[in-house]
Amino acid sequence: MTDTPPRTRIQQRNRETILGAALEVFSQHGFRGATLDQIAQAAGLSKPNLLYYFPSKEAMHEALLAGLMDTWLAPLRALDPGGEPLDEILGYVHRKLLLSRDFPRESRLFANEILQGAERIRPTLEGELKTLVDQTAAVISGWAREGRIAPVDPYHLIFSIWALTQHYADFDVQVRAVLGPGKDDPFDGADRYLATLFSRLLTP
Amino acid sequence: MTDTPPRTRIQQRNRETILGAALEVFSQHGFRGATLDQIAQAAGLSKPNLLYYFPSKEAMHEALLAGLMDTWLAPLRALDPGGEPLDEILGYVHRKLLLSRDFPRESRLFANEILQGAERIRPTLEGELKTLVDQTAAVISGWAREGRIAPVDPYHLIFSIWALTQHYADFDVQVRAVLGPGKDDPFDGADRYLATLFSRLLTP
DNA sequence: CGTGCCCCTGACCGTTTGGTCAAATGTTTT
DNA sequence: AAAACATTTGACCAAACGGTCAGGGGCACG
Repeated sequence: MTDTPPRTRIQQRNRETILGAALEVFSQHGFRGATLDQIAQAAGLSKPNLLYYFPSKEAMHEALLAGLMDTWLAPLRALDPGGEPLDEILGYVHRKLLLSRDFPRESRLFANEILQGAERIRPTLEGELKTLVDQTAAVISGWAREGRIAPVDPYHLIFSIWALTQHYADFDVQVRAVLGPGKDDPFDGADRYLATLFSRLLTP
Repeated sequence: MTDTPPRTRIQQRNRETILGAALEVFSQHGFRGATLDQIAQAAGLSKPNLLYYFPSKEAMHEALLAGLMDTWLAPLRALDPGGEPLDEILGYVHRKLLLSRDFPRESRLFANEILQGAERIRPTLEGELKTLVDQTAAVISGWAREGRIAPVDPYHLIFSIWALTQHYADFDVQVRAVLGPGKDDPFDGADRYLATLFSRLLTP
């Protein structure tokens, strides 16, 4: 909708550099807590130069959120209604956890946004996201009705998958503080634990 | 440690008013995003008056966090190593969920803090919290070894309880956006769902 | 080799920020 | 009622904020 086609190579490169730096800063401090100077320094560019590529601080934030929703919803879209129920759900959990591991900054950006009222993305939540969840919930309910998985509230099932997987990205600091240093990656342990958890929950 | 004994009634009243307003603002915008003017307006006091009771914006934030940790850890401390394992854990889940329902602002304040690096409370996480979790994990491991609950990684079990219960406070906007309006309270559904989830996970 | 366009920057602007201070107003004590 | 103390505030400040702008470099293409 608000697509800005990159005319030259250098434009594309700098836009990406700026968005990368903005992601770093926004995800750590939230929108209001982030400053253009921080982003400029992280990007290695001057502040006026940022504003040559983006009309405002808010435009950078919007660009990030817009690009994020697709990535974020992809694993849920990939859930196959024709597949084996338990495999599909466990696969979704696994993919979502990988997303948290590989894109923690995106996860925190999203968390910051929701936490602070989600005023910039509430329409998307109530529209696109709700629709997708409703569809998936119907599929899961169908599986339960057919006895292929144990009966569960499909909405809370989805919420629990989000909560559990995103926790390891958003609360990474706390997880590592509690586990202590040196141990192997929290995500490995989480992967096994979550597979067990949802298997026991859903096996009829 | 940094206790400031309230000398007069009016001091105590105003301190509480200010902390309440600060909680409201900090939990919505994060530390850097919150302004003294916002807090002053929410408290119905003038900005210099705030700084008569607290030396700085940061002091208000610290006072809130200090008061928060006790409340937050109380349900975990209340877990009885001598009790019936499943009841104890389900009880803990229930108490933690009630905390999320009744103190969502506190939950979001904490979430904001962790999300943004937890620099102000990392010592507490690595000290007091880690110690308490280590003890509880040992208790749970003991229960599992005795065959009184199914074998699980106790640390990830605790993380999952935190993630699931706090999700309903921190991501409240998203939960309600997806569920749509009118339905009954998300916390009621969550309470039943979480009881089922952890029963199926832990029953040997 | 110059002309035109895209890229970049130092200097600057108005506003908001956290915080200070002297003075005014309450309140308590004697 | 006056002295002593606690509370409150308008005016103010330096720094940081998001954003603007005129102009200077660099690069492509004739």
